Amino acid sequence: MVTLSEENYLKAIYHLGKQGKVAVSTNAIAEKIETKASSVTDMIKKLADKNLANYVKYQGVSLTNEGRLAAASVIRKHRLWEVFLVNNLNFTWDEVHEVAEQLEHIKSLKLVNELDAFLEYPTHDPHGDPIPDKDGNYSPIKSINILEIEEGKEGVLSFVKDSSDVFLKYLNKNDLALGDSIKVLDFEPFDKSLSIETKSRKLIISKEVAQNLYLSL
Amino acid sequence: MVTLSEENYLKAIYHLGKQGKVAVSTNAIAEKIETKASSVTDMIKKLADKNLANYVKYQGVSLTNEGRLAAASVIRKHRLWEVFLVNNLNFTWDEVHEVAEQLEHIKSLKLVNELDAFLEYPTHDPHGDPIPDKDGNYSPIKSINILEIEEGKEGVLSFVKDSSDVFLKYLNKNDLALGDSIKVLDFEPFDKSLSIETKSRKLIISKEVAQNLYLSL
DNA sequence: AACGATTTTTAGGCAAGGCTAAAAAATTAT
DNA sequence: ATAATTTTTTAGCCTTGCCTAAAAATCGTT
Repeated sequence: MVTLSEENYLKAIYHLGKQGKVAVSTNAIAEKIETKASSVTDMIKKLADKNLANYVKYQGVSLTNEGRLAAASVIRKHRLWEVFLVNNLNFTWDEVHEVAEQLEHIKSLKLVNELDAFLEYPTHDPHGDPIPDKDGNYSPIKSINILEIEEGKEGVLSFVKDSSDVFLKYLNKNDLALGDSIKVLDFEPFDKSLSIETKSRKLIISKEVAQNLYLSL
Repeated sequence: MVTLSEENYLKAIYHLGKQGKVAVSTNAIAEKIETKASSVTDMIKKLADKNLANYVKYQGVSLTNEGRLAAASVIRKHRLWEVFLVNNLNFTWDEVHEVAEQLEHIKSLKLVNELDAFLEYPTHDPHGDPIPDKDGNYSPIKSINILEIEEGKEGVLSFVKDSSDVFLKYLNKNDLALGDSIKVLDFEPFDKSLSIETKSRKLIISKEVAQNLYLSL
């Protein structure tokens, strides 16, 4: 049995270390989970004992295949629930995270599979993040950062890198949502800002914003 | 903050003691929760400290208004999720319990309210149990036991008292479901068995079964 | 009313998951 | 190459929720 707490650590290692393939430091995990380094060391040992993680003292942790699969399963659930909350329960994409953090730990294979079917097998969550399949695989996003797109070209907003509250609120305020068509008008080299056109209006976005927007062409 | 474990105790006290109004014994709770009496004593004290329960040593526990509301909220969530699982995710009514036991602890007011709306404000769960509203109130079931119904009369199966696995399986096997119309044909005083007619066939049910079937007229 | 049986509480312990403070290892700077 | 700094681990302690065993209270019977 993988406990709730263990699942959270697996998720953190998965996210920090390229799906857990690259070793991540104790401190990095502590910061992500908002706990102390000593607690992380404790838990890492337990995960290693359970064959979910590879751990060598002072050299960081990565995930075993078993651990990676367990992490992917939690992430799969998280993202499926996010889709449900946004599509069916009128949540906005900046409201879903906290609730999905709870729902992702519900244990029932039938529940996940039926939810997946009910939602018609979505491939991405409301933030544009891909949803792993039952085996932990997913088609990587083929979207590219808006700063790398030629002036005059158009694409569909399909992923936002930063999914913090402030950023999502910024997007809402400027009427930008996943799935929207965006045309790149003009790049300003001085401050690296970008002038773009959405279906509703023209807009200038800063470098900071642009770095977080990914379009698929 | 009410913990998961505390919520389970509140639920047990609520169910055992007429919505927690009547004091229930330590042993009764222990049996219901499948734990030891000493653990129950410990937890009861915590609930009393938090003003969720009224507790006098050696004299059992009842719920305060606050405790009763907290319990009703958990039960509300449990039953709403059961409706969702059966109506939207193809669960049968004997499969829902275990998953609903987990889902009932998810904390989010918006989630419950939106789920309620999504399900179109159901008043009863798939077993026929009533769903408390936000204030913990619900219209009591006005259904009566099938043994108290006159021969020749007809009613709709609206509640089953026993919701154990074996009993629900029995009902499935005999093609009996909530909402089905049932006509009482003949009462046999010798063994208190009852002959009934459903839309699909005639059937003889034992006293044990009859005691668990409630119809609304 | 008092004895025995049952129920409930107390006392002391254990595992999980956290914390602080101190020790040890690794890294960076001089 | 060694000193200073940072990172990681260890050691010891805390809380929650559970357990067993023993003590205390209550109940049922005669």
